Amino acid sequence: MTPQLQPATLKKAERIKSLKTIDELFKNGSSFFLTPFKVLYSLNTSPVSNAAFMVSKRNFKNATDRNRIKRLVRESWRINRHLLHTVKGPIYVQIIFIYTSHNLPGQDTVHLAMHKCIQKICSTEP
RNA sequence: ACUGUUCGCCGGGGUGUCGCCUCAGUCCUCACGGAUUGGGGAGGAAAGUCCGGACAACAAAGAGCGCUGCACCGCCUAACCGACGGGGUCCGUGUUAAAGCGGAUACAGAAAGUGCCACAGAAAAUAACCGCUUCGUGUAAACGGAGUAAGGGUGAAAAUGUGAGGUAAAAGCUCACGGUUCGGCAUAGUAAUAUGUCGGGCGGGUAAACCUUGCGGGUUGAAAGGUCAAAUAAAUCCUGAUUCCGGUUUCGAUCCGGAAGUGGUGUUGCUCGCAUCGCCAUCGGGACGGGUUGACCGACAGAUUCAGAUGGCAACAUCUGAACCAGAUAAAUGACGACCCUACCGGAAUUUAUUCCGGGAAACAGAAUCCGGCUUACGAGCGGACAGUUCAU
RNA sequence: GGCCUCGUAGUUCAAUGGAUAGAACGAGAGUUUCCUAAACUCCAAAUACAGGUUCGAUUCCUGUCGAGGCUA
Repeated sequence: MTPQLQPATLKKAERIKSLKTIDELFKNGSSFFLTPFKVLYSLNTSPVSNAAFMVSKRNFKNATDRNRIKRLVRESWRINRHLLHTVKGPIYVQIIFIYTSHNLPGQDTVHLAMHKCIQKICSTEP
């Protein structure tokens, strides 16, 4: 299966749900900070990428705003996920995005930040 | 006409590409699952969690005390601290005065008892400082006794108001007209209550101070509760724990039945009561610990929604017909279109409710078991009421 | 999801329904000193918000807003 033909979907099974794996990522995962995001990730052995998206209740009091940001970030991940499949081959990760800024973003700024994040992961991991 | 306050209505619709959740059908797969077609996919407040229910668990749901809620009347409802209708009181407007109109209202009891009422004032509740009257002493000034609550000043509040009689001076001490409150009777009303009349009382306020009266509330909440799967953990420490009677039997042990006692645990804060386990080598309870953090049910067809008819002033009820309308769980309902239409706004025209041109959806905000309310947040507008300003008649 | 507690100066705490809402630390100004520190003096600063009960609310009641905690 070539990366280009993989549909840009994001099913239930491609999200992190278990408290255990989240704890594991916070403990042992690699992490970096890129302007609006804090990213925690680790390489996955099985050929599936899992993702989770977090927004702090302290920064955004209203549930509407938190929902909107999570949707924007999830949309961006869904569209730009295929960039992880480099020339060397596909990379599969377990990843958490934490939105740390205090103001509401637009879709374009989220896309830009997502591009940078993915490039960073590609450059650091072999 | 504009501005403000308040109440009610409304809180957009379709389409393209990519994507998410769910239900049903078909196909593939041993199965998990996948593919495809079709249906559905946030709100008036989903919010706050302030009331009331449904539902569930607690062998107990039983009683008493405690705690706590409500408080004019009727009615609606599954129920309510809710809604509807009515009454009283207060405020505004209005008026000679009313009526009317609008708004507010935790609106039982202060004559059951207790407490509190700062400062000021004589006194804040068995009133007496100045004053008034009178008697005694005294030349007089004044002092002392008795009576009184008219007047004065203080204060948020000072003992029912006005007038007359009465008296040494006075006082509901007496009388008339009022005010207020309790009771009886009559009339109107289902009732609260209103009007009239008769009789009694009137020495304050505060019950969102304790309290009294009446009517309620068993406790805990879906992390309730149930099923399945997976996983495991024993040990240690602390603590508690019996007697009798009858039957069986030759007697004892054992066993069966009963009674009382005692201890642990549970049952709402306490007591009683109740339930359950034990009373001799094993159990009960606790402490310290260990494992799991999955799936399904609960959980979405209901006090449901829409339309019509009938009854009722209304809230609402009954009947008939039609519809199926979110079900997520680190939590779906999204992203991108200079798109289209509409509510509506601005301008122009005339046929005065239509046409043409331009603009064209804003805010508060995201279901978490489900309903009925309440409260709070909010806007492009529309309609009603009230207040203010200006213009015209 | 459910339950509970608390909001007082810049900070940490007091205050029986009745004083000009008090204390400590801190901030500011001054005295002292050649300058600073220390010390002393002075001064400003608050009841979360909105209603109600009361003659009078930090206190009592109701509703909002905010903060913290507990619960599988």
